[in-house]
Amino acid sequence: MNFKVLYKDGAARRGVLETAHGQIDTPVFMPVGTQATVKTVSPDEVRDTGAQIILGNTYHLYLRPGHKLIQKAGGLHQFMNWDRSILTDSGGFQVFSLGPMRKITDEGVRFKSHLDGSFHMFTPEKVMEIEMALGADIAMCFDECAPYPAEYKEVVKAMERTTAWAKRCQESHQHPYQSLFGIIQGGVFPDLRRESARQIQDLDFPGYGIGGLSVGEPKPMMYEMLEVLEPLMDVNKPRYLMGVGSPDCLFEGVERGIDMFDCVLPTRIARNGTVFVPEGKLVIRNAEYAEDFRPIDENCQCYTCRNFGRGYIRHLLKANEVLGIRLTTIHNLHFLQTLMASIRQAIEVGRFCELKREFFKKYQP
RNA sequence: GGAGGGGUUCCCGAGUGGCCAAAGGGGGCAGACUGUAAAUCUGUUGUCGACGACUUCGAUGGUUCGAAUCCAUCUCCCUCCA
Repeated sequence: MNFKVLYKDGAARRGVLETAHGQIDTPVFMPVGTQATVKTVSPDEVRDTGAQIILGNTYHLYLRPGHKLIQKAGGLHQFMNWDRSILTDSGGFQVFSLGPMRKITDEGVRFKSHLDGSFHMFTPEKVMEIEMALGADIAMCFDECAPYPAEYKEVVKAMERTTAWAKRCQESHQHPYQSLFGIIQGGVFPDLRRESARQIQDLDFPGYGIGGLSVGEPKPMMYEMLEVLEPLMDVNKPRYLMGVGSPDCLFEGVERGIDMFDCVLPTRIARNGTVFVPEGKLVIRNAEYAEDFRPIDENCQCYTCRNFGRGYIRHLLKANEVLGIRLTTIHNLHFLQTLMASIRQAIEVGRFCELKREFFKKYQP
């Protein structure tokens, strides 16, 4: 994997990330395809929204259909017929979000499957075995994501474990083209963030995730953590803010030097009847759009906006027709991809701040 | 023509004397959603000058301190027999 920063505008960076499956222009937004699919849309449709790389998930794919099966299929790319880049998350976040169904020790995490209640053990070594079998272009280290709020001591523990596990991941990771990213933890404590950044970067990964943010803390707190990290991070490596993807947060992240983002937000809220527009979020399932036959966004070039009106989309959603959530999903993904493209373009010409100002003049988070 | 069963708030449906403006589900309306246990979850859903009042359980009349619940008549629907 190769990464190069082409332009800088303040702390904002415009770069190129090369993987075995192509070139990725950064800053980039990565749609989430947890179970080897971006929910409800086909790979062609995902590609047409402008996505250059998507996510898959170790935890889910290990439980079903099983990483060995995917390996037999020729790897995740072939299995799901996605020929651009893929990044797999390690399951660290599931350990966090599945809450009481797991037990964490220094060795790893013993957890109960949410599918059938069976017990499983994830260690850094096991997670590497799974991620290598999946064969994504980028694999994430197995980390421990501390919740918010959390006691200082608890966050220290998670941070130290994350470092120890990162070492073990690194030692057991070996793959012809897959890159392994480290993950920086440290909750909302500046000193722990600094310490984690130091520890993880000492291991020298080809890229770094910033984890444990956007887990319920106020946004300014997240931005503060990014500001703490920005000057400490290797300028030649991609920085990935994990789990962030609301339009306003994308701007704030890029402004603080982030190169990569992923988030379920656009696809999830799409399925729940909300779409992004330049003014903010529009709950298209609401009654006020029943007789509104304009596109979601008149200036949007996505398949949905070129072909359908709000009233029709609302009807599909109310009638529980799958096309409804497919159309809103396509629009939301396209919206974020277009937004990122405009951000990249603005950085190239040194107009990021203006673009951000213009954007927030309209956009109400 | 005879025998039986039934009409409940937008819909389906529980409720057989007070704890019932009436369970539950659907539908409607709204809110939430940030490394996906999510096409999920939460709230709300008679009216009003609303910590109270008023109207509502096919219609009308009655019994009772009190009726969606008991009685009478009417009306409509369903099933079976002729």
